[in-house]
Amino acid sequence: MGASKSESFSVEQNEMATLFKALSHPARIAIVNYLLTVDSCICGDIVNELPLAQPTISQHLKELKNANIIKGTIEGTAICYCINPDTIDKIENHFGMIRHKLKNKCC
Amino acid sequence: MGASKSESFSVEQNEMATLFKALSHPARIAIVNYLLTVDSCICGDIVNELPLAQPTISQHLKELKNANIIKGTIEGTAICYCINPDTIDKIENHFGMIRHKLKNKCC
DNA sequence: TTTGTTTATTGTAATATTACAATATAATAA
DNA sequence: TTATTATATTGTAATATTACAATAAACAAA
Repeated sequence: MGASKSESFSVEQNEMATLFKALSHPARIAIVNYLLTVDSCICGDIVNELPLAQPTISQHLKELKNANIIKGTIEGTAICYCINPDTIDKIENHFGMIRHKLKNKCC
Repeated sequence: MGASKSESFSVEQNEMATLFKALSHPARIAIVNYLLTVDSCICGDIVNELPLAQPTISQHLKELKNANIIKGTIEGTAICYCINPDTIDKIENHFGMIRHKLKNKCC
């Protein structure tokens, strides 16, 4: 096989897995970090910041966009990327749930 | 290619990516959910809970163990799995950092 | 001992991901 | 118009992931 049996799991389980998959590569972690470091959202120099070729970065940005972790708006010739706080909320809530359930447990 | 250039990124970036990769499959999300639902840590019936074959689940458990998201201790014939709260803390701290940095930004 | 129960390992086919060269697209500048 | 600049897309090779049948290993019970 190779394809995961996503139809066997709930929508929410698949949703969370998709979010985590988008964050499951060091380059994408680095991109998120960089977007947080830059003072404003007017970006456009991500390619110079990372040790990867431009098409590779474009591909990683696409995955982050598809997962709604970042959003990009056209700003003249460049594209301005920034973090989508709503998605960060979603992930934080997930761990809030985990934390809450862990409180009532033995470990 | 196919191999990610992990040597080009920081230890911390790789560490976080590894944690997220462990959570990037709906079956592994389901396993974590199930471990949180069960009252005690004495498990052993994960195979009956999920629509996957036993070797597949064993493989997923191994990945969660390798990432330190769960820990398993031998309990007679069965193995008792439970969530590792330290790793949950680590991930929560990561998002705490993101949240903190987002506060000073335009989006 | 043999039998049953639970989990792990091995091998392998199907599919997905990663990286990048080459090329395309889109907008601005000269 | 013709550059120039920034980003996206396409194609493809190398590698990783997913799933499971078959089998092994480890232990308890009969």
